[in-house]
Amino acid sequence: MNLSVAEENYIKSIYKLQEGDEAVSTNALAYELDTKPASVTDMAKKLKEKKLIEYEKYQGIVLSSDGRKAALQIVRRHRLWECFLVDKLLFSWEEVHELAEELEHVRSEKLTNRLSEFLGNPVLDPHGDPIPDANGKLAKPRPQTSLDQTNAKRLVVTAVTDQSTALLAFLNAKGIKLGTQLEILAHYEYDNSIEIKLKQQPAITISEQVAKHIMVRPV
Amino acid sequence: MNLSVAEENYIKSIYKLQEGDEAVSTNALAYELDTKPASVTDMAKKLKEKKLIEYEKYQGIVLSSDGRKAALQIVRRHRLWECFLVDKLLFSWEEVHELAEELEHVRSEKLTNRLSEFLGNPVLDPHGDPIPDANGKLAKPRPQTSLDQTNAKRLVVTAVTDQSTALLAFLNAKGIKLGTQLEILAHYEYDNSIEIKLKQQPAITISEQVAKHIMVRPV
DNA sequence: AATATTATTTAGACAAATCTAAATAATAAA
DNA sequence: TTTATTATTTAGATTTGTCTAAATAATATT
Ligand SMILES: [Mn+2]
Ligand SMILES: [Mn+2]
Ligand SMILES: [Mn+2]
Ligand SMILES: [Mn+2]
Repeated sequence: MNLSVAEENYIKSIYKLQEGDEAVSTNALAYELDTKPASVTDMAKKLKEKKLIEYEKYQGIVLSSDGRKAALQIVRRHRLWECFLVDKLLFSWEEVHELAEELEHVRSEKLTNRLSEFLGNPVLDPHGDPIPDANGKLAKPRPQTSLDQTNAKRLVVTAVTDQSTALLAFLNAKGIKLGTQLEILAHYEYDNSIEIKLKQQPAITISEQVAKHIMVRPV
Repeated sequence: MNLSVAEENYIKSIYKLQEGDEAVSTNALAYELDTKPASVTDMAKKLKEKKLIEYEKYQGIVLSSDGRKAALQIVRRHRLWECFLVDKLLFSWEEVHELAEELEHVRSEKLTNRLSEFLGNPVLDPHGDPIPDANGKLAKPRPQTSLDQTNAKRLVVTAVTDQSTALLAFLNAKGIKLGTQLEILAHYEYDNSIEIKLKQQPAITISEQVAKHIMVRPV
């Protein structure tokens, strides 16, 4: 089963949107892929034909077991390349997503596995996301909550769930990265903004929009 | 000027075939790209439209100055990735061409330059071919001749002008690689085969077909 | 329950890249 | 210099992935 770049991008996006087991809607997928709902419907028919998804008119899309397997391989490649770009080529974390978006489509198991080895078989990418192993198995994630949900006070940043340059650049500016320890000083109900303090730093306030994309674990 | 993968492959092949300044024929290009002459004619019209080639019906194709510039960037990426695969991921020289054929299409100057730096700004790829610098400038090649043309007797291998897995695997089997020193023992006129001897090795005979793809320099 | 709104699908078109078969031009042979 | 051969181009079709506009289905509102 040989997938085109377009098909791979669809499969990966379906995987990303398919939290839990709710089906992915045509509109949501179109938005994620920056395309039109009509195009999604067209592609859905093709992917169903190839048995990569389950799809019935008006019922949304879920990955088949083959589709999930394919998705995990693409995600593996994507995240390994991100590691390479950050660890070896010294890119910063907000620059690598777009490049990995292209590199992920070079399909060679040997290349992927050699790259993983070269990087020391990393299990997390630069954004804290887990990297599937060669068999597509994901290490079970350490428990983490988003910063706007937690009730602990002293926390460490474990991941960021939005790879956009805008958010990552914002976090850079505030000195927040993976492993950063912080303390919650206040939670303002009015707009759900949160006042936090990093070690040796003045307190700062961050919006709910930012907080919900920062994953943390009590320390 | 944003090129598609197909356009890049055409540009690179034209560059490769355009030895000296003879125009590249439709048939030769079709053969090189493993496609049909009719497809070449179609693409030639598009590339002319984009001012990447000079082309008149029945007159063959030559790169324009923009086309040459583009070609050198693609070649640069191709050869840098080959270096990466061999030097860092420990691939052998016959495995890397096809992978680089895909990696070369990731267009990012920053990535390319970082990769070059990471590799120590190499000037030769694993097959002995020169790597254009960031400005597209090629180091002027050290003088070399093909093994079937030279009249010197003690030689060192400097490059291989056919990247096919078949030839490179053959050379591996015979212990011939870049930098290998050899001595010509005899030249048989009948089929232009050549008897050579590597250090500490029994003499072997190689065909003209092989010899003409091995570039050498007197030592 | 009827109506309005939103989500999704269909119909029909388009651009890119390719192909086969047929036509034409260029070149080589007689 | 005709004639045959080879190279190249054109005509018309196909596949993939996309789009807009219109039709239909599902859901929400009155
Ligand atoms: Mn991608
Ligand atoms: Mn990532
Ligand atoms: Mn290529
Ligand atoms: Mn090479």
